[in-house]
Amino acid sequence: MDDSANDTTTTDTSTDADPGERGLGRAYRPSEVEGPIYERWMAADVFPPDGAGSRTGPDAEPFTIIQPPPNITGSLHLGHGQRAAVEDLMIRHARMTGKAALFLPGLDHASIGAQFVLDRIIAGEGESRQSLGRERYLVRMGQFVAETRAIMLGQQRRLGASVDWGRLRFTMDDGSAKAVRVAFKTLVERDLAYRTEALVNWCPGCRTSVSDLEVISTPATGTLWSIRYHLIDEATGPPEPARTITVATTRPETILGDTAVAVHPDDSRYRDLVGRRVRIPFVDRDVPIIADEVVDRAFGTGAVKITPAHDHDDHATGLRHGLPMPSILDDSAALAGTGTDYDGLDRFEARTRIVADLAATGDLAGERTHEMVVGRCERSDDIVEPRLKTQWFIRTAPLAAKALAATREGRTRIVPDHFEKTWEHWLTTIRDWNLSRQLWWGHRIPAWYCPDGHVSVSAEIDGPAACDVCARPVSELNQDPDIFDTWFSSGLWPFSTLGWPDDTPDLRRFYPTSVMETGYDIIFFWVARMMMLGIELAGAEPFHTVTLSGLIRDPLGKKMSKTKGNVVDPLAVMEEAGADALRFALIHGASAGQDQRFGPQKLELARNFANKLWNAARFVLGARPAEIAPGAPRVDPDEDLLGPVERWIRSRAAATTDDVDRGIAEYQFGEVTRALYDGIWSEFCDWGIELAKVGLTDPEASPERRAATWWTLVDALDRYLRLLHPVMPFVSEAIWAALPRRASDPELLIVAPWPAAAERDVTVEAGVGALLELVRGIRNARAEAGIAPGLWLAVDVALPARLGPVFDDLAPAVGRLARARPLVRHADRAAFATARGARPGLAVIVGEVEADVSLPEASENSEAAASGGLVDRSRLEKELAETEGHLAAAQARLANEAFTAKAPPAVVAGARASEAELREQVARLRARVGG
RNA sequence: GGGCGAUUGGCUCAGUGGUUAGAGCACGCGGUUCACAUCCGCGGGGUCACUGGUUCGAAUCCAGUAUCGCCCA
Repeated sequence: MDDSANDTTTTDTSTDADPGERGLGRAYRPSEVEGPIYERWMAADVFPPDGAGSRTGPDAEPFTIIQPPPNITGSLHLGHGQRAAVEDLMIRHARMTGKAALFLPGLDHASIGAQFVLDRIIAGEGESRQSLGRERYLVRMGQFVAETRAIMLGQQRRLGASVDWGRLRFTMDDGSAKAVRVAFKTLVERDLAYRTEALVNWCPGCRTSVSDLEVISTPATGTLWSIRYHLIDEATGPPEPARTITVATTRPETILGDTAVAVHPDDSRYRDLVGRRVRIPFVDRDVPIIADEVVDRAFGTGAVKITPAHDHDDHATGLRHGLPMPSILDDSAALAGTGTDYDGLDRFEARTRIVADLAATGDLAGERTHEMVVGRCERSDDIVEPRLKTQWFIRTAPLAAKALAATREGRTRIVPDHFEKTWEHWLTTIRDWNLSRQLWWGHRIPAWYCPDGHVSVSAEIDGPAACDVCARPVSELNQDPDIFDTWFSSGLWPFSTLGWPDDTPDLRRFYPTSVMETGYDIIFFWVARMMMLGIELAGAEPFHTVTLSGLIRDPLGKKMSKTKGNVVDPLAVMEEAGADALRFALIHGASAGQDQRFGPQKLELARNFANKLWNAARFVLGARPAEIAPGAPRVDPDEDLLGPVERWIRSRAAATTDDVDRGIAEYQFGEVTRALYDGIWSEFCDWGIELAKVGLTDPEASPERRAATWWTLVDALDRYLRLLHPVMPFVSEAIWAALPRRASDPELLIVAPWPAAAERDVTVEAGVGALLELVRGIRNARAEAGIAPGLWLAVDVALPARLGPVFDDLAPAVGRLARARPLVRHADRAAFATARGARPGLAVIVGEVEADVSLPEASENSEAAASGGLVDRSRLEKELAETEGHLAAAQARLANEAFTAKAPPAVVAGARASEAELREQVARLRARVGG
């Protein structure tokens, strides 16, 4: 919009042709337009619902979207872009409909993810987490986060997200920290959080426990070793060399932690051995043979070793039988505490050594390859080891029940609804949530332990003054070294961002929020936890609707990843095609819960669309009749002067409004973009503007008529821009700035009212529609006959009397669009036949309208003149055959008595009308083919 | 093993009971008309994965099969 660009590559003079009309350049150049517009929005303070530029009062109905906070680990990808685009669409729409629209941005500290990234960075500097120590590491993290924060917020601005920057929150802010402490203390008080020793998933690479969700079951080809354990001679103590029991395992190193061998109670092979003892190799521990129904008799030998401290199933068995649970692995998953020479060896090295040693003693009974599933860390891909740890957990059962009730009872809706099944399944099989992480970057668990084992949980920023139980001073207490799972602070996000636990005006006004828009891949990680915690702690479901979007894939359908090198940088895309084009493309391809492929072609579609609209606007603004002064205030076109063209334009814009409204109401945002694309391009540009051109340039038309036509175009363009604004905010704002405004209109489109639904004019749509079909028919006949497009040819037309007035109004436009001159309407079919019979011509039959296009003189177009008649005949014969086919089908349908009896009357009537029309058309085609 | 989704023109996708299934890209033909070649006009191209069922009527609803993908175990 600023004319600072001195483009040397074109000889474009339109920019300064008319200073009264803000110059719109020949091609839309988003990079010049978008930045300044964002600045204008910021300066006008229109993003916050209570900003200076907001048009809503304190009583306006709120519409709130808490932005899913992206992980502060680098930069935003297309998935973030899509989400932001969709969220911003909803927010902008809500803002225009007069709601108090709050779009609250945020960032997530992503403790394990951020540590993983930072660890790699500092590894490149020759450092490690351990070498830096907790304090210096956290300082380093602060630097890293400051850098990425700036990048990520810049990307959001570039995309045009109309977020309330003043309410920006970070999960490590003081407010979030307070919410975390209070939430935790409340949960402990309600017995919904507890501390216990339990088997957790340990990632040796990340050196922390992780939740069940962060363990990825991965198929693997391993080895199943069979190992002989020797029975103990009950009388003498030493092993009986002759009697052994063979167990099978894929992890021989866990032998060192075995405390039993289990068989099925009904397994006759081992019945006599139950209750006897075997000696565990290397550790020389005597353990019982126990009977337990969980043993799968078909697996291996039917006898299994039990390692309660390092296997989930074995742990359960151990609890049932009161077995000891010795731990044999340290934080790095090296062997430890076994009292054997294997201590200090990595688990896999120990495995190799133990297998070799067993082979040496002759106790290795066999080995074979084995297809199995191993749990790997989502973050580091290390094989996760179950380990016993004393940690904090959340009791999920009561919380999950409430979350389930919310969806079952309709207080929260999931779009698309088929995800409700997944939701139900997960929430009904959920296990307690392991909250503790042995990491540094995150919220430290506010629990203090006294030497006597008392636990004090405090919500105060400085912790407790003394032990809750024995009043020992805090100096003698130790704070839990662990931090909370990142998702704990994320789970509080919809209300912690609004000030909870304090009773703030924002919390009262904007909670519960409206829509949560996020990726289906974090429905459990995040959505479920927000629901559970929101209901429990904030007293209400955090949102009424959850919309789930799919993944953005590359053009081949592959997941985008840095290692594959197929990631697309949103900033680069926006530089090339503009933020609007990126937004449009991402929303266009969005179908609820469905993945989409993204590639240059889709972007091109969107970029071309923006350019098309830009040029349509240039035309409209440039076509202002001279009688209307530049900068004249907007007036309503004079109703009495509106012809079918104007009414048609208006009616079709109303139709687009309906489609866009419906799409937004149903969260079908792809449909919204399609409705806009078709409405603006295929209807307004292709037909509306083309039809209007004639009236605007007709020297004989009255100035009043010209004005009415022009104001109609301005009205329609205004409406389309408003409808488009949530999807393409920049180009729509840029063009709108150049449109004549009403006194009641605001300065900026972003806060302009959303267009009201408008009446359709079905009569005009039908009449004009028939004539547009005629234009298409004439163009088709000419093209098929090879007639040069530039030639003006005489056309005779016959049509029903009903269409006469419309035709007379539109004749100049039809003539122009079909290159028909003279274009003559005949009063009746006989006169038409006489006229066309006088010369060779091309027949055009579309519905009830019939036309005849004269063939050019040989001198003008010799080829067409010579062959036109022949081509025309074969075209007509083909059309006839097709129409006859359709007629036969229609007649067969009506001949079916079941149809006429059972189908709704309107459908039957429609079928009759259609049959009659087809019959007439066939008759006309036959007449022309025959003639 | 359980669950969910997808299967529509060469490609990517719309289309959740009503005439003759649409779009963009790609393809073919033609275009220097004063908004736009990031464009305009015209055209070719699909038995809607398969089988059965419900219905007056099925791409659409139901059941099953196949293939692909995802989630959970």
